[in-house]
Order: sequence, then structure tokens, then C-alpha cells
Amino acid sequence: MKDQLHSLFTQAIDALKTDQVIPADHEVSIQFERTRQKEHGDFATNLAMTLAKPARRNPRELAELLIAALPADDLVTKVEIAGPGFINLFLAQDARYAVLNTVFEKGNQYGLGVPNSKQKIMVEFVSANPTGPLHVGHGRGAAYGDALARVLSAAGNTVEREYYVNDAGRQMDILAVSVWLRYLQANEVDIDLPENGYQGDYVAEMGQDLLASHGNQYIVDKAVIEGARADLELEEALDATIELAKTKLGNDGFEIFFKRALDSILDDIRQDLGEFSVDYDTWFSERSLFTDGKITKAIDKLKASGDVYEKGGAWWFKTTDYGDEKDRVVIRDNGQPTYFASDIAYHADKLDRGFDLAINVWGSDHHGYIPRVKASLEALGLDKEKLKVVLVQFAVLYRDGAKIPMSTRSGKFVTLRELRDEVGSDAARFFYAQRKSEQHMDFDLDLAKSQSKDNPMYYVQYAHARICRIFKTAEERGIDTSAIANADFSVLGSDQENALLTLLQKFPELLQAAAANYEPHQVTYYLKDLATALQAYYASTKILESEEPQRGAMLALCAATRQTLKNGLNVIGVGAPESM
RNA sequence: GUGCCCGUAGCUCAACUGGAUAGAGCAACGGCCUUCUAAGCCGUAGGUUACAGGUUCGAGUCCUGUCGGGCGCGCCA
Repeated sequence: MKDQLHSLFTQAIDALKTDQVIPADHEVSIQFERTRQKEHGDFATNLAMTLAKPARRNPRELAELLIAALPADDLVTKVEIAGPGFINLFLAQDARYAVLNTVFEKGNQYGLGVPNSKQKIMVEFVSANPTGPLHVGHGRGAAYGDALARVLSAAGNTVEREYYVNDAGRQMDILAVSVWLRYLQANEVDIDLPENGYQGDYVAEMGQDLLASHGNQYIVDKAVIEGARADLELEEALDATIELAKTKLGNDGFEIFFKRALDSILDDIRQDLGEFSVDYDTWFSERSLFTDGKITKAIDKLKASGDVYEKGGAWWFKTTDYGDEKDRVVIRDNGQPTYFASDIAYHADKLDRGFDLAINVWGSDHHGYIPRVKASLEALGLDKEKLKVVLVQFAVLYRDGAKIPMSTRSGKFVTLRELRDEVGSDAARFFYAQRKSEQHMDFDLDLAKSQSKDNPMYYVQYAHARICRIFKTAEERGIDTSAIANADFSVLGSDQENALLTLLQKFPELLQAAAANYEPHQVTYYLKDLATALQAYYASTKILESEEPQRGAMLALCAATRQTLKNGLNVIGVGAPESM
């Protein structure tokens, strides 16, 4: 639709350039927008106002010239100049209901771009440390990341979803040693789990499981453990316990606790996300970067280019050369690479895999980390513009009007699974998807749980179910609906019918805009608008009791609306039930 | 201290990348079920877009400053 208008105005501008009204070398960008009020027509353009300066004419005068130069076309039935120089365009009724043919022709592909016709994009999201179950904060990242992936895919991009598994580093060691201590407790060793270990019940369960499967072969005397951590501060004591475990159990023994913890938590996360309709193409292991030598390779390359230098026994990346506030350590003085070193190798690997764009969905607390990752890509000779980081603000949970404190370590948090059990996966996804990523979000659990019927998702699903009900009743009454796609649509034309037709027509543009801006929330607002228009239509029009040929056309309009609602719900990962 | 994000109706949030009279839901008030699902519809009320300047035909949107909130600023991940 906009393309056709664009073509018309391009011809008009060319004509005015020939007449030297507009300088021939002036580059014109034509923008159309959907009008907010129907008195302003269907589309409006501000072209005359943007061209006023180069043409040295006042906008309204220029608008008249543009309209005079506009070639004749069936699409537009009326053109008006309004306000300071807007050109308002009124569509012919034929152009309005033509969208129904398109919807029937494309079915569940309606609104979607040509598959795999655009960029190859990776979306990496959630990537929570595998040290415990996902909480509601991760839920927001999951809902946003997956909806973003779906929107990008719907717009015609080739999309892969990836979960970066932080299975290396101290946090995983702390988890493994926490499991070990719980295992010892299950073996009736009277040892305590320090407060900076992982406290969750799942850790105790793993300890008990390991007792069942491996018996008592990894028992170490209480006195030995307490001796190792005597007189040490909390964090040092924990590190000492880790070292002791590695020594006493051997690498293979420690690995049993480590693997058990990692596998069981990853399985849990995978299942949790699967039930949330989030499925990944790849689970990328941080450890694999060590075993494949990719970290060493990346750091060596940076050393060779002089971007990494040695100071005080550690190796530093000179990120200040790339606009960072200070240089960053990549190899500690004890020889261990930092998390940043992993990330340098990881992001280089991502771009090496040939993506046109890699999108990271990160919690907003990581924003300070962006400059150094971009710096590393630049230093490695990669295109840093191919990395896009979208920050998702944390959801602040409220219960009984009070903020709920969250801490993974203490095990006191509301899990994603708990939320899904309470409100359902669909409602949770819709609720999350409504917010744009950078907006702070208050998540009122009482509202989401106890008053779930107030969730707008039900409103949208209800519109879909209602249309399904109409067709079911039609069948019961023996009304033949098989030929509605060929009905005479020209009998449609009431305000409510036109409002629906306009919304249906807008859907493809909407998906493109949502994808271009990384804003899946636009889809939820669109769906609410479409559902509202349908509900109003439903309430005012007794479709099945109308006479032919109106009835057939009305049913066609309903069918097209149902299809579009379903396609839109699918884009945010929410189901479209046929009855409620 | 310094950097990033945010500030819109009583509450939760939109506003098509600078457009015309800033919109929804919830909460409040008043109507609508003998007819396709009332998880619905129709209506009323609610605003100095935190504040002060600036840019231009035009600002919630861009720039500067102030105030308020969140988050960073580790040889943690």
C-alpha cells in the first residue's frame, strides 16, 4: 500500500523537478503515516513541509503543486491539504477491502515477510549462569528475546537462538562444592554450608542423589575441611574449600559433582524454557572455548597486535584505545583467564560464524560491559556494528504492595516456573511482551496471579475464540461458509468494518516496524487494537442474522481477522484458543 | 564523584524514529444480556508529558541544565 503511494509521489516529484520547482539534485525522502483521525483520511504525508525550504515556497502552495502533478490512480479517491501543509490521502473503498484477498491467499503467512530473504541474525538471550533455576527476571529476558527472534523471523530474517552457558569459572565451582557439602550432610557429616554457598533446595537434592548413586566414596572428615578454612574470611574460606575438594576428590571426583550440578540444572532450565515456548538452536559452552583453544588464540592475536600488554604479572587489554574508561585484565597474575577473555573469544566466534547481525539480550546491569566487548571486536579486525546489545531492565516484583528482594545465592526468589504455574505460560509471555525492553517494569504478582482475567491476553484470545464460535454456530445452523473468500466484499463499508479492514492492512507494516526497532511489544498493542475493533463490531452487528450478500462478506471479514489475530499471537509466542 | 537507562491520567503502560486535538487497560461513575460466549459493548470523568531554557513551520520525542528513581564504574561472573 505504502509502496504504491510512494510510487505515485515519486512521479509527482520528478515532474516538479523537471519544472524546476524543486532543485533537481535535491534528495527527497517520502514518508507516509497512518492518520490518527479519520477526518484526516487514511494516510498523510509531510512532504510539502519538508520540501518547503529547498523549493523556497510555502508548504501549502507546494502541496497544491504536488497534488496537481500527481498521476491519476484508482487507489486514491480524494486528496486534501490540511493544517500547516499536510497532504491527506483518502483511499478508495476497493483499495480497502482488497486486503481480504491477500489474507485468504497467504493464510498463516499473512503479514510475514519472504522467509530467509533478509539478514542472518543470531539472538542470544537468557544465558543465565547454570547455578540454579531461572527466576522471573530471566523470564522477562526469555519472553523478550524469543518474541524478538520471532518478530525478526516474521519480518523475513533468518534467525538462530543461542544460549551461552557459563559453565566455567568460580560460580560453577562454588555450586559444585555446595553440592558436595550437601552430599556430606546427607552422609551425616556434621558440616555446615557457608552462607555464600548455594542454599537452594535443589542443591540438597543433588547431594542426596549423588549419595544414592555414588555411595560414600567422596567423604572427607569434618576436621580436615574445617582445618582448611580456619581463620579465613568468608570468600577466602569458600575458595579454600573448593581447592580442598579438588585435591581430595581428584579432578575426576570433583568433576562428578560439577557435571551432576551442571547437567541437572541445564536440563531443568531447558525444560522450563521449553514449557515457556522458548527453544534454542544452540547451547554454546563457555568451557568449549578453553578446550578448543579459542581463548588462547584470540588473546595471542591481541598480544601480537599490541592491544594486550603485561603489567604486574597480569595481561591487560588496552581498551582505552577504543574509548573505554580504563584498561581491563584478560589474564590474571595467577594465569587464569577472566570472564572477559572468554567473552572476547565468544563474540569473535559468533561473528566468525557468518551472522550479519548478532543481538545480545542483556540485563541492564551489564551495560558498562558493552564498550569493552565492542573494543575487542574492533581490535580483532571485526565489524563491531554487527553486534547489537539490547538491554532489558529488571522486573521489580511487588507482592502486597511491597518490593520483593531477590538473591540467587540465598535461594530466595520467585522462579519462572512458579510464575508459570500461577498465571500460565501464555499470560506470562503476553504480560512480559507488553513492555518495551528498556522500560522499567513493575511486576505485580498479586495482579498477575489473582486477577488474571484482567490480563489483556485474555481479551485478545477471547476475540479469536469468539470468531471461532461464530463459525461453529454457523455450521450448527446449516449456513454454508465454504465460499466466503469469494464473497462480494464491496457491501462492506460501515465505520467499524473499515476500521477492521484498515487494521488488517496495517499488519505487515507493523511487523516490519516491530522488527526494525527490536520492539516486539508493538505487536501486543496492535493485537489489543485489533481485538477491540472486533469486539465492537461483534457487539453491534448480528452477523449470522444478516442477509446475504452482507453475511458472506461479514464472515469473510471475521475469518481474515481471526487469521491475523492468530498470526500475531504466534509472533509473541502465545496460543490462539478456539474456545474459552 | 562519574557514565548509561528511565520520569506521560490515581495505578500499570502506549504514542508509527519530529507531526495535526497525547491514547489504552485497571480503579471511579452511569447505562446495556428472551437473539452468534457479559472474560463483552456504549458513555462520563481524569493531563502544565518531573522542572527550566533552547533548536524549527511543529517537541512527550532532539540539545543544555536542574530535580527525582534504577543500574554500572572488580585480577567477580
